[in-house]
Amino acid sequence: MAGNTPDFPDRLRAAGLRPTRQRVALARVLFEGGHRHVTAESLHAEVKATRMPVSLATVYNSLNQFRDAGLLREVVVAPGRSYFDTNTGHHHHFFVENDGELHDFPSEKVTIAGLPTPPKGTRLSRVDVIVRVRR
Amino acid sequence: MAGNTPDFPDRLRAAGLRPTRQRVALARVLFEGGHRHVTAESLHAEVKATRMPVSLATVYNSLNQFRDAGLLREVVVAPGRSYFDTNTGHHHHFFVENDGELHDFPSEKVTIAGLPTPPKGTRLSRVDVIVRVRR
DNA sequence: CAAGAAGATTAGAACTATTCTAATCCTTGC
DNA sequence: GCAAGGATTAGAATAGTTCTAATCTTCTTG
Repeated sequence: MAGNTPDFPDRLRAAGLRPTRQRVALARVLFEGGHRHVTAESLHAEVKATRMPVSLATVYNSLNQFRDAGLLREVVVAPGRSYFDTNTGHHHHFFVENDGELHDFPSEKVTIAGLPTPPKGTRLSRVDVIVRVRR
Repeated sequence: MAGNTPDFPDRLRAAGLRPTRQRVALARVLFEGGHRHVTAESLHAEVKATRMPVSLATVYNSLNQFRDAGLLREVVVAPGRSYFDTNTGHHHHFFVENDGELHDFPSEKVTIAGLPTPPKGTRLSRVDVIVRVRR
């Protein structure tokens, strides 16, 4: 975390995205601390708090672009509730149904055996495991 | 499947729901064949084709009530894409990302080991496994 | 470093999925 | 058969997300 100076413009360029003011500001909020789960609304509020003008449409555009570029992973937990996760490595999620909280847990110790092979003509894209809990 | 005559009014009563015309018609479409995956829209279209007048609002209400009563299970695969599954037993899903198709697969052979214990103050509700594939 | 082209951003409209509202209707218990 | 309360309805309302067309930035080239 310390040790690699994160040059956000360069990271965006490396992902094939122009480092515009808005995208750099969004990347800073998303990636400069530890891993995070955000929604479009929550990220919009955070970035606006840094006094960088950004529209909600741009937040949606950027989140989709970041996801397509592999910088983020999208997690859908409930109808109309989509989170973007800065942790793109292998891991799974706890979802607390009452309050909508999402937590990572590492996949290291988790093993899934006996999954069937994908239907003919398809290739595996990802396996999502969501452990739903209730208070 | 054959062998138990499905008395839909009784099944609804057993679930704590009044057997109204609409709910009986919906239950018939949902439960009289094999297991199914429906959306509110697709179910609405199907039931209207049986010449029973039903509003979309009632389809949503009924799906939510059936789910709350344990007659259906809801599977959220993508933002704004929610399926209701008549198979409420233990099983997992294939989701074909290109065309939005959802398929069951039995959980018998699938074993998941090493899941962490739920956070303090929560109890396990369910574990969802979605295998995402692409054409 | 100026200029033009390509791409990005914006406000607001539009869209999709779902829920709400208030009036009417149906099912149930007596 | 008749109230009484639950269910249904059309349509309005809401939430989340995408689209549109005009404006503004960034990048490339000279």
